[in-house]
Amino acid sequence: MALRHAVLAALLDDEYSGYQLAKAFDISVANFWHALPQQLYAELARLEADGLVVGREVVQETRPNKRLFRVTEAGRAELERFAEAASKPSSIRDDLLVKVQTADRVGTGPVIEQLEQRAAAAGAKLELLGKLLDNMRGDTDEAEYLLRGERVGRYLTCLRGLAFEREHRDWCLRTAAVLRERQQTDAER
Amino acid sequence: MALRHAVLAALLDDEYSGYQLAKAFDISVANFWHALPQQLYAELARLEADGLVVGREVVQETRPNKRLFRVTEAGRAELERFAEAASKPSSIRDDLLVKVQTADRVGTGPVIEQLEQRAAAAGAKLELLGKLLDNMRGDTDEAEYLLRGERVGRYLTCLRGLAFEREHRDWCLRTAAVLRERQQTDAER
DNA sequence: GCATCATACTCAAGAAAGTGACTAGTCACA
DNA sequence: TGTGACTAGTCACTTTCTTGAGTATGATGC
Repeated sequence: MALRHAVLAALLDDEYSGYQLAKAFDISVANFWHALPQQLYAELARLEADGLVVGREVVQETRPNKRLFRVTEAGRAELERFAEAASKPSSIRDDLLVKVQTADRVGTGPVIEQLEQRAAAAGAKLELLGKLLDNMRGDTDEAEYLLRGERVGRYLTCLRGLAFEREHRDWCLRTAAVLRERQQTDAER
Repeated sequence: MALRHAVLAALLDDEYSGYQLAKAFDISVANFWHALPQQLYAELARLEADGLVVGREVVQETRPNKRLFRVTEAGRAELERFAEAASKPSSIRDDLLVKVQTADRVGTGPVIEQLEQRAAAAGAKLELLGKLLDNMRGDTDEAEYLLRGERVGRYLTCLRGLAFEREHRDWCLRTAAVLRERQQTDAER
């Protein structure tokens, strides 16, 4: 039930509409919890029914009206409870790893391609996260920001994302190289 | 639907019973796709119904009989198709990250504790994976194994797991340290 | 002037994953 | 003699995630 808490966490920073939340999720929260807009709308409705967030209608002239949500005291207390409860162990859970597992025996070619696409995607995300971090930090240096900056939680999770993407990119490239080399070696025999 | 293919991938190496598969999953495949025994039994039943694996009954004297499964030609073809299909982008998906996101505002204490527990768990897994890799490699060096070793797929996914756990451990320790320092600083004011 | 994009949502259905409880025999140990 | 751990699995249920479609309006581009 962490989507629920991820939404609460995101709303702790700011009031958001479902639509805005979907965008915000895409850039920062998506690092560690991805969700489609439909899920977010559904979750917001449930959170409101449970009294953990409240929505207020904002009438707009030139665009459709929207509902902005903010966390209630009960919502904050729920986050508190959540923080105290045990976390489940994390693991990678990646299609591509399943494919690599058998890549030396079935369908090596397409896997190499996918590894290289992934590496490129990870590289792009890496850059994006780098900029996001620069932005949050402003012109204070990192040590100072970590010690006294605001919203350090978000900064720390982005650091995790950054490390993950870097690691992911490097592994994809290395793995692609290994599989390519092996194809070469096989062909020579 | 990658659990399905993770199971097929695991059965490609060896015949397994559901029970054995659950154990095997726990040590190697779990790096990138975790599942409970019940899920594996259910998946095996579905795979058999679809003709992608076949089971054979093995009568045992001193323990309950078991059914060993192996991949059929259709199963192999299914893996082939799977390898060619696009993979969905991977992300971290971790409870603890959600907690860290708000850790500077709600319940810092328990989050620090959990980070340190996680770091320890990651350290343990790191060691385990290190041993597994040593074991697979035997006494050939890594470059040589990667070029010519058997089951290099499994080796490569374990390398990914290793990097993930190391990164995870380091980040947990650093994050715990940062949050602790901030508590200190806050207390001084 | 028409197409497409952006805002702002909703509904329904289905697939995948996760949880809890339960059966049943064997073996070791104290 | 019973307590717990290990082998080997089954059944039922719930939650979560994904997919696909649909509604409505205004703004932007060619």
